[in-house]
Amino acid sequence: METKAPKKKIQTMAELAREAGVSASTASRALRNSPLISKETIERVQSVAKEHSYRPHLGARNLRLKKNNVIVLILPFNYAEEDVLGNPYIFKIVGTIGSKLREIGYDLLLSQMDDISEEIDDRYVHAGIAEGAIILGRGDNDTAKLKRLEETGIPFVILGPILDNQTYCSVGIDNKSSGCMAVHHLAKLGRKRIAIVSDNREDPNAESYARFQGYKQALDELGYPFDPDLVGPSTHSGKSGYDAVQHLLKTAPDLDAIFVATSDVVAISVMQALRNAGKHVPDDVAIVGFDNIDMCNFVSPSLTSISQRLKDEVAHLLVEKLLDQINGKQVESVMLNGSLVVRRSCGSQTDYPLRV
Amino acid sequence: METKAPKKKIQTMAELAREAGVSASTASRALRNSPLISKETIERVQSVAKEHSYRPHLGARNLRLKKNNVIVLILPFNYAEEDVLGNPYIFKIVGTIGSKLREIGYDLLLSQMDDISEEIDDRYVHAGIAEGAIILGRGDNDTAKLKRLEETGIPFVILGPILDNQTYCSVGIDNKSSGCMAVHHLAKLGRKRIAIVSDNREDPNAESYARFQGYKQALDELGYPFDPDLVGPSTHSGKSGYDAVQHLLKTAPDLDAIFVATSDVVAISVMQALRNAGKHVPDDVAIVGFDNIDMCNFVSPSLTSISQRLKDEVAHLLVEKLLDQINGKQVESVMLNGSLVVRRSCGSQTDYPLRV
DNA sequence: TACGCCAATGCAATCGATTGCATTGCATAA
DNA sequence: TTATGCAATGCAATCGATTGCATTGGCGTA
Repeated sequence: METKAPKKKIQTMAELAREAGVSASTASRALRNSPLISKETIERVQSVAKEHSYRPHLGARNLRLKKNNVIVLILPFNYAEEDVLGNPYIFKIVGTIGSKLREIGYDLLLSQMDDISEEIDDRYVHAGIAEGAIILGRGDNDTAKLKRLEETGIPFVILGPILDNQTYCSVGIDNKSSGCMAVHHLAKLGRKRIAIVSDNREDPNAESYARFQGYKQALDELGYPFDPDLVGPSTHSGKSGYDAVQHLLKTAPDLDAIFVATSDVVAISVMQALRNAGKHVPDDVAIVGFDNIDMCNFVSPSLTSISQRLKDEVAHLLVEKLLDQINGKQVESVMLNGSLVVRRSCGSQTDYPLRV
Repeated sequence: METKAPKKKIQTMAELAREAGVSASTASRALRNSPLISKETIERVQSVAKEHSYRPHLGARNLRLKKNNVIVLILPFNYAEEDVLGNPYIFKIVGTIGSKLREIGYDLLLSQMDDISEEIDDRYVHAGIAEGAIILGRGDNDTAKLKRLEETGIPFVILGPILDNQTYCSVGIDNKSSGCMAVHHLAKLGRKRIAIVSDNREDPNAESYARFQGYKQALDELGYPFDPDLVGPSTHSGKSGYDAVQHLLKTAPDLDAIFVATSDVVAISVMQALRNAGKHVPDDVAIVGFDNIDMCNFVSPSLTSISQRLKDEVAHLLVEKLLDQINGKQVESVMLNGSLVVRRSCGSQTDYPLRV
């Protein structure tokens, strides 16, 4: 038998110190390889620590160092009710953020909150639980709340577009130009009656608002008239895509393309509704979705979509910007361009290679 | 103007106490409505606290109380590479667990780990960061690791089936009987050549193993012979469903049903592959998936699937069992029955009402 | 008046790791 | 021999909230 069997666990620095015949301060320094401590002592302490599988109590360390290596990730609840958690796009971002944080030694606390509010400060940052927050999404009425959050002075970043007069940091894609791109692509295919499915919020903060503006701008550039009959309302739930199609087929039965600005999940449901109504995709109606989730490759027909390049850039930037703030640096918001991934729902003839 | 504007924030108990003209101990007790403190003092302290928007430093409290109201949720990485995070089933569970925990005042730390190991203890529980762990999934080689984790004595529960000789607590569905149910349903539709798509691991710990056993048992009960040509290999990625169909159409071109035991995501990709191969679902081939994700309603044809009743029962039970352990109670593992949700991929004629 | 009791409050230790400021002891220079 | 320097280590305070045990003062009773 080796000395592999760990003896009874040493729980505290003091116990470790006693076992190694030194004081707690020396033990502490030894574990951290302080140059103040002699080589022999360092080795002895570390080997005793290993032998008894001692691990420091991070709670205590954090208190002393006023540090904690945790960031909190906020999923706004109003958003959640519309099934953020069922939205693979958000989930992927969460996972990627988690990996990035782990690489740099941070942990991730996941919190669903009714509102973006000072609670983030009270409950997490000021409370010494987390050092900053990443907020995934922003609702209609959040401007004032974000203002107050900003006044608390805690580090945070938000996933979303840059708004006018915004003084905090956000990372998002350019929804307007992305919407514009989708419509231009459909027009290039020869489509004349291009509908939009959107949750169509009036709030300029909303992503959907910017995508809708992009839709309008493209129509304008193309010389197409804007027709309210071509607007189908949706929420973020899958079912709402189905309902939007019922609506559109009444108000504009001659439509030949739909830009589903809400999400791919909704777009997939839109395609199903069209099929049930006897419409063929893409021959009768071409479809463009938003988010470019993996599933786009696996539905029939495969779904053309706008990629937010989420895995690498968005998650990476969110983390980077937040950490810069925590370390006292000034940061600027970022707006990324979306990109169009063309698949069968727009008439492309192949499904492979997969485009992810 | 009301006295609404909070004065400069009071950061510590000591400052609060000074401001209210009492000692720190009295202030602490007053905030917690201790019967030791007079009504007047309680009111005064609390109003001063409110006025200066004082919040306790939870890190300090946790250290003192040896408590932290955090549980850590482990996403095994080997699993993650196969895209757990793209799997809506897992994400939903994460969200539901988060909500449950929040209701009872706990926070959720999300951790992706390469391995289930003592690191959970070292880094989280022993370190005073979390009180226990919920582990989402278990791989082939985890038995020994779970044994060691158990020896650390930390509270944990795992999502998965109950294994022979298992001494820790798990919550999962009865994969074997679920697989059995799927096949019996397909047989009842008159299908004779029922294939299975599975990641087909030999490890009895694997969910897929149990589902495969269920498949075999059903064939047995039906008097159908087991035919290796009817087994299509897959991983958890969407693409693998596509590949499995290519394989099956060579080895068993006469198949008339597929039980996609891996997941709905794979099943959706299976359906696309069949369509591309000129096969009609359900007329030529009937399909049953596994997980019953929302998307089942929105693909064409809508997908029959086995529901793990995840939102309410599984997440709820995981949390409950873990908290019981934290509070020193004995707990027993649970095995839930799956249930079949029939949709068009098995010939059902309607998509509505949605079955979620 | 003296004593005891109890409600209300404060003091100081505690949780466990870290660190500024001594202190020790040994070696080298004056 | 005494002074000086420095490497190595220990003491005690600190982070902020909590709590066992003392202390205070006011009231009732003998």
